Amino acid sequence: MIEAKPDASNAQATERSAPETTEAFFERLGSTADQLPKRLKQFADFIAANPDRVAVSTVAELAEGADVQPSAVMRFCQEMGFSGFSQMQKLFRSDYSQKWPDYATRLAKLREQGAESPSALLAEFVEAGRSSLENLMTTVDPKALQEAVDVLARAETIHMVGFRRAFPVTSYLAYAFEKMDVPAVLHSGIANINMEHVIRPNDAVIAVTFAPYTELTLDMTTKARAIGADIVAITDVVTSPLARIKAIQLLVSEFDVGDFRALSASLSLAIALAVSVGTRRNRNL
Amino acid sequence: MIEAKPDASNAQATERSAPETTEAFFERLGSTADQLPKRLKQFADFIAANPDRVAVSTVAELAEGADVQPSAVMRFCQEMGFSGFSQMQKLFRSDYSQKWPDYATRLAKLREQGAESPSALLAEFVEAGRSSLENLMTTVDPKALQEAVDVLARAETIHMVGFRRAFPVTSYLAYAFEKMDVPAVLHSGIANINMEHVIRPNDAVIAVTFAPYTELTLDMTTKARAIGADIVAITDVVTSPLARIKAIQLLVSEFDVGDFRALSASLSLAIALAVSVGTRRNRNL
DNA sequence: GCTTATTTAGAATAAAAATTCCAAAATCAC
DNA sequence: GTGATTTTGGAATTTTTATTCTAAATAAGC
Repeated sequence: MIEAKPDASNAQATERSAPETTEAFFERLGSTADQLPKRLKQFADFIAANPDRVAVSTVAELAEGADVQPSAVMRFCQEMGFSGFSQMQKLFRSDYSQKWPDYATRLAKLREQGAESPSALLAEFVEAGRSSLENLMTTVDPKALQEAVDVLARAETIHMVGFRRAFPVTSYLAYAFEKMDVPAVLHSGIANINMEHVIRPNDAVIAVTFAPYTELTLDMTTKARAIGADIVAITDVVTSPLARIKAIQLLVSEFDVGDFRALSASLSLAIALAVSVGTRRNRNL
Repeated sequence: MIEAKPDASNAQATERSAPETTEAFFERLGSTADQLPKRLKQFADFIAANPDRVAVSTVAELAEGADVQPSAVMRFCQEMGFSGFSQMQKLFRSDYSQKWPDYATRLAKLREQGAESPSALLAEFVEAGRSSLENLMTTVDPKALQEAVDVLARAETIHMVGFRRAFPVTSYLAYAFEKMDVPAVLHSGIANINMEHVIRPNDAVIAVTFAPYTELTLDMTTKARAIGADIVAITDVVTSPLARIKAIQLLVSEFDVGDFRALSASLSLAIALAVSVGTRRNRNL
């Protein structure tokens, strides 16, 4: 029976190829679960109930959780069409982080192909923007966001600091605050006049900066912090220099296309922040 | 050596205990990242940017992703207070299951928690942005986009005009053009100096305006057109006043949340346009 | 109830991964 | 510059983990 595979395989309708997505996997699981042997069914029930564990557990751990032997896990994987547990786990892992690796490689490929038509480039930015937005929901900590709104709602004046690629974000914040009658100052760096001395202890600063960080932004923010102002930072990674000065950090990971990014996620975060602050302040009037 | 731990540990001031949550981990990372050696910092930046990979990757995979040696990864883990990679990964894996629910469910959950909460508002903007981006591919005519790139690539100087809510778009264009050494002027309206006379017949103007249209933008654009300059318009509807003056129109329909919009689509269109023009011009050099 | 086919448990083995170690390179102090 | 110290790369080693194998147990067919 052990050697019967090669010739008998075409007759074996149950020996299918591996599912390519987790949806396909669970679909197959649902349709075949009740014709599985006892222990395999037991394990099937377990991962149906705990799908999130597959990507981050070992065979032994899952086996223990389902109260079966490791070898039963192996048999189950093979029964589902995988070569073994590793292949099945790979599916679950890639499904989780599919946005990251897939997208990164796709962009790398695009870059190699050199110049593209404007529409193709636009499509890339659209894709990058959509992924960034999707990611935004996980990178922004709701508590930090709430805290940022609190701080900004009670500040006397709100100062916006951010230059170069961050400037579109601060200028949009300025527009929004103006429209909602929130006292806010956009530090634009015009005429090289450094307005940092207008920041008062009861004020708050929204600092927007992405790697490589603009020196001026860090400077002004650090000084504002020293005076006693609250800092809300919109930045890209926790290792940002703003982490050191006890800022409330709102993290945005934006996908780049070449040397540029679409800023979609940053702008969305900024406007949500502004509107929240605006409505809160105007309610308190 | 195996038994040497208990007595030697107290002498080691740098040996801190392992973080117990990922928040604590990233907090420590943020405060200590810049005093790490080169390769360790490099790896720190990588996992700050790709935190979701830690739970589902091996040392070798992460090392490759960050372009460091596996041993550097180990040193990093120990530097952060863990006994090794496995312990660190265990922390990330325990956090993992909370993130499992997919984008759609997360979004729904965020929306539920009170229409007034900042997170719920952010969710609205994210959704609006994603829809706008999706729409963008259909509203922008590839031919018009190609034509716009052609016109801008052969212009002597590119002028950007757009105020108020359109200003983030023009300022980002200005940043992009500057970075690619494309001669471009941002008409910011500063000091109420109207710079429209600097526009020459061989120049081109990118006018960005959304309903209700800013008078100044229409004014300047109309005059530039009269001089003989080419006009590229980024606007929201075909009935825009810019249609009358034979501008190349790039249409963006942006979804609003209340009185505001996330500008995702407009920014994406702008940056794609800028990069296309930039690469074209620099190739022709 | 006996024979045959499946299924199971657990040990044995193979593969892969984490971790340590050390010489070479780089950096720092003087 | 010279010597001491830190950092790095890469191979060697150890540990963990996946996978296979086999004998025992269970179930199915007659």
